[in-house]
Amino acid sequence: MDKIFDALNDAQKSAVEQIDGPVLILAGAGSGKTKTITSRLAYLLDVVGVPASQTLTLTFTNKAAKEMRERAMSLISNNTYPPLLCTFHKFGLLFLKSNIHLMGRSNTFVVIDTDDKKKILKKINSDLPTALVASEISRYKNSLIEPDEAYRQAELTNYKHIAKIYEEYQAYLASNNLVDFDDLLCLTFKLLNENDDLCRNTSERYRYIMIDEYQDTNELQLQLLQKLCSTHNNLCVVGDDDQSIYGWRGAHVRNILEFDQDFTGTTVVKLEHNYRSTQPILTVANALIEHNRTRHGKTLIATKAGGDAVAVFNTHDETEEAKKVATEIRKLLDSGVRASEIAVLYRINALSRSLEEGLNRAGVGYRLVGGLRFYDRAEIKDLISYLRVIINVHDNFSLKRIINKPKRGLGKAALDKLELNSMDAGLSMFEYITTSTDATLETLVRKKSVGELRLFAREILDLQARSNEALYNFIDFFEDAFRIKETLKGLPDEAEKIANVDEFYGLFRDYITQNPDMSLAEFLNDITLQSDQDQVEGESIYIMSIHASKGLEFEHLFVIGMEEGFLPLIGDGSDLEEERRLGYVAITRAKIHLTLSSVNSRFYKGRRTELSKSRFINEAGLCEGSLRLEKNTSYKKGDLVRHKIFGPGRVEGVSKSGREFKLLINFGGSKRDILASFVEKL
DNA sequence: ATGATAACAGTTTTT
DNA sequence: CTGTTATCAT
Repeated sequence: MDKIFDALNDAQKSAVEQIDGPVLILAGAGSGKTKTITSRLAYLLDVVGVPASQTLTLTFTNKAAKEMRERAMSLISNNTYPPLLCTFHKFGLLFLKSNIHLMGRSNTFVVIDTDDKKKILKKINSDLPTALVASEISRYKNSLIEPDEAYRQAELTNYKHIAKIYEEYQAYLASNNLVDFDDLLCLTFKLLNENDDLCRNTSERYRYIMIDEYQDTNELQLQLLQKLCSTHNNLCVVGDDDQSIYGWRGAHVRNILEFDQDFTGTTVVKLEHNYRSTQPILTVANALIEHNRTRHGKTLIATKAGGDAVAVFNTHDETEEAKKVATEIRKLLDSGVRASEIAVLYRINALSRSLEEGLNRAGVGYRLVGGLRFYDRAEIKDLISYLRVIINVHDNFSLKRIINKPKRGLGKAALDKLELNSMDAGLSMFEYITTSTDATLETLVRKKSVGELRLFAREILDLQARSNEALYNFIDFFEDAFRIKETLKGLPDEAEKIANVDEFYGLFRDYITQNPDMSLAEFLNDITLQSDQDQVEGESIYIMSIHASKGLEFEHLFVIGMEEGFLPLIGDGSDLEEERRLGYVAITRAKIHLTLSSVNSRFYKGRRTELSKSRFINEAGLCEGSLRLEKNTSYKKGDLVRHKIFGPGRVEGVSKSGREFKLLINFGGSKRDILASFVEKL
């Protein structure tokens, strides 16, 4: 009990103790959200005595689930059975494994990722852009709209067409027993919605439910939660409306804004004490977010004392900006700051290029977070497809990906013929290949390829037999059979690709060692739901998009691209309030020192564009006038000053350098950065 | 079947 | 300026 309560403030304690009925915890940035939610779980189990099996805690990412599990387990007495704490999607996966038979499907389904989905869609439809079709289908599923209803609703012919593609796509998934990411949740909802007994039993089974990052939930997730809570309404959600930055991919801020309307009798707890940042940083963050209209309203209060003022840089262009940021980072590193405590954030990934060049020139090592994820790399997806075919030779989709890797002389035409003929025969492509005579196959593919196909089929069946035995040596037999690493030789980035394959083999061996009873199929479904977790500590600074920085914190933080058109980013479908929340998320990542940077012009999409400073700089109370007010030095743009050596000049910019103000002064054509104390005002 | 060139579009991203 | 995809010779 003491272990749980000792470290909590009053607001956190009341959030932990409020266990009955709907609870909304509005957790400001850096307010100890994870501590609160894990303490609440520990309180439920150890103090209240709720059996662990009756709790359910859901997150959005595996990383959050992992962190929470670790922290909760350290609080919970160790003889307790571990509570179910996982991502929404993993919960869906587990639920479907035991219940999908109720809708006449087998639980040997395979989870496909976004890439697989796009490939299937491309095959069905060739004229409409696949990305559009994919996102529309996702939208339908997340709004619980079935293909026939989508067709009825559609007014434009293109949308009628999309509805038709949606229908065909669903048929394809069903006939190949595939499940996409959205299905994990919407099929779960459907089962609960259509089976009253199942719904009641499931709700009674999970009597205490907690949801992390509630501001990121969508309509489907809300409906799912309503089903799960239907018998008890013991739902505790934690989130921050001011950090809702995923509206563009379907998250509904309204879920957190109107939580009390969806779940009556809600208790609201606000966590406003911030343990992360100094007051000057929080003052800037509070001032900025105050400009949003649709929000609950919160004011972050620092628990740390003191703190430097927020610095604002302005440079001529992106090259100068990168140089200046790199110089500042160099200084920090030389003064002994740990590289992992420094980060640079930007609104769009395209801004990383100039920054990377600047960092390289200054010899500052960096780590780009985000980018292409491990499991999305082509060579890894090939391996996964091989394994999928081994578990299920009828998986035409995976088979087509790997049948010509390494090259077996099959092109698009040959594959199309093979697929068509196998469909006519009512067989999967693999069955068709193994049951047809050489003579038949020779009419479809090159003579030389027939032998290669026979060998391929033999190896697959051989490995399938081995996959049913102990899996520890499986990967060695696999590499022996297909020599994946050899086929990568000579390709661009050969060494990196081979290293990735080895990494995957290592991951496989680890998984088998840790879960000796797991099957190959279980391994594959698990990794499809896994994001990159290889972005760990190191001796380099971090650079990433603002989105990628959510939930992270750094002592020294730089935000570049603070210009109108970049932050806020303006385009169709852009939402100024969400842009402002992005600015807020960025600012609240800083623990000690925050620097905002803007440029006068930027090279982007092959053009140089003149830019003005982001309105957010003013809204945050960081215009030059306010800088002047905070300290007692009254310099602003346009002021005339005199320097002992350079003579008279005009101030063109004011920025912060440590404790002092730095002035950009134009001395009759030559511009210099001078500390304010070295000039006198005229 | 495969490699080379032209045309094109171009926020943010997890599962 | 990039990276990706469609089309065209070989």
